[in-house]
Amino acid sequence: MKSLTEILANALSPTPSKAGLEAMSAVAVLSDVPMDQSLFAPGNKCENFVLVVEGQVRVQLSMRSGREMILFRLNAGESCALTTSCLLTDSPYYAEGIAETELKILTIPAAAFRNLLNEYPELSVRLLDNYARRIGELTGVIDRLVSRDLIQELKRFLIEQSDDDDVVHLSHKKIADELGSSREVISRKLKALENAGQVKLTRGQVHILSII
Amino acid sequence: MKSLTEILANALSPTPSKAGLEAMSAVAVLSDVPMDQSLFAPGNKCENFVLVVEGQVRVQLSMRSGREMILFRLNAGESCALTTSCLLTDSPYYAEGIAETELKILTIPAAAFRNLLNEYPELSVRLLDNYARRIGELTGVIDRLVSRDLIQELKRFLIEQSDDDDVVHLSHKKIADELGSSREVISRKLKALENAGQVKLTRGQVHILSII
DNA sequence: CTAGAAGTGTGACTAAGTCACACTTCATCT
DNA sequence: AGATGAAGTGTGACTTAGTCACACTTCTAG
Repeated sequence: MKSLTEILANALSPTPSKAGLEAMSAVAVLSDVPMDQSLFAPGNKCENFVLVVEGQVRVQLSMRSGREMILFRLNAGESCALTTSCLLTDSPYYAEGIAETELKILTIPAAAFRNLLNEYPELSVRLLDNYARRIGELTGVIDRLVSRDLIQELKRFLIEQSDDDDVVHLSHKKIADELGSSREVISRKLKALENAGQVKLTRGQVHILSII
Repeated sequence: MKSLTEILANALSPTPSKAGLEAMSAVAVLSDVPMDQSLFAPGNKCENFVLVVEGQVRVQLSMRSGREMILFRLNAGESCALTTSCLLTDSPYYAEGIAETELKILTIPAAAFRNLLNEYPELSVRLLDNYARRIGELTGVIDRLVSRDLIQELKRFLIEQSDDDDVVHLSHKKIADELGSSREVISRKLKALENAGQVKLTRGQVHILSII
């Protein structure tokens, strides 16, 4: 089992100073999160800085209609830009974070985190890099939303998600969520593709037949 | 006329170290930009870090259809999160930045900026804070796009933009751009509001009559 | 082997965006 | 004053996406 400091050094490379690392690990807590658990939900106050050590987190906006818009995913070594954003601006979460796998996460209480940033500003360089990426992803989401060509997005998504046998193992609802659309719409588009002979549909699967 | 160092100290407060400030102003260039000029456009490589010293910048996504989606605005003392994002991830711009007023901006060449961040990590704390805000704004844009109730947004926008005489001095096209919609749609919504006796339309103006 | 859950199909409707084109108002130049 | 071009506005016809309601099918656990 690695020490906290080692885990941090690994996650935060290119590395901050030794002093910074140690100060950080002094206040950090490592914990396990079961799959499907919600890490934060809209309206919650942000109490902790969160760093994903192992596993994957899905960050999404949820509408009353049950529709969801996936903003981005966090992988090992990444911290949640939304969390940091909420922490720094002291505003509540407006999105939801869900464990897509079992997780190991590292948390640092909000106040301690703010102190850390002040005392060891080098820590923020790494966060900045992370932010830069998220901003790119978010504008990508906006771009796709504004000039929406759902059928093209769907095709691309199917190809990208298909396994070696050209099968996508996702329900229509799951696909709709990934694309920020609704189940019925996706069902219809898929049906149209099937009628055009481009896919074959079975429960929970989309089999890609032709190049699409 | 203030010195570069003073301008920077002001824009970046809570302040970085003196050494950091001086290193920064050593490579920074102050310049004027006329109104309506484009600061950066989609596809451009990001050559400079940009800080707005005076004036306002509109950052937007532009579609082929002529429709535009305003992402956020930069005011004095703010740096462009997109710029920093592009700088740090070394990717081209995907949005456009336009001077809404005459500007004074401060630019730092990309390479110099990267060095600065490494040598004076405290500089990044301030950027981080800025990022935090943008991320919030961007998710707000996404939220509005996904669960769109244009008529409500329009009403809110009109009220917010109206002057002391309850008049909004914007063309339908401008309003559409602000709301990320299209001119025809806004024209129709406004017409409907006029028919309902809630506004009075004249060329380039919307006069708000009732509470809406 | 059966009840409930999860997944799918479909019609009818609404909201928003697009395309095409006509008309109006305004500024300005001679 | 009249001409002209640009900016602003109105509107019909159409397409796409999302919503609502409800029926039907397949799976799974007890």
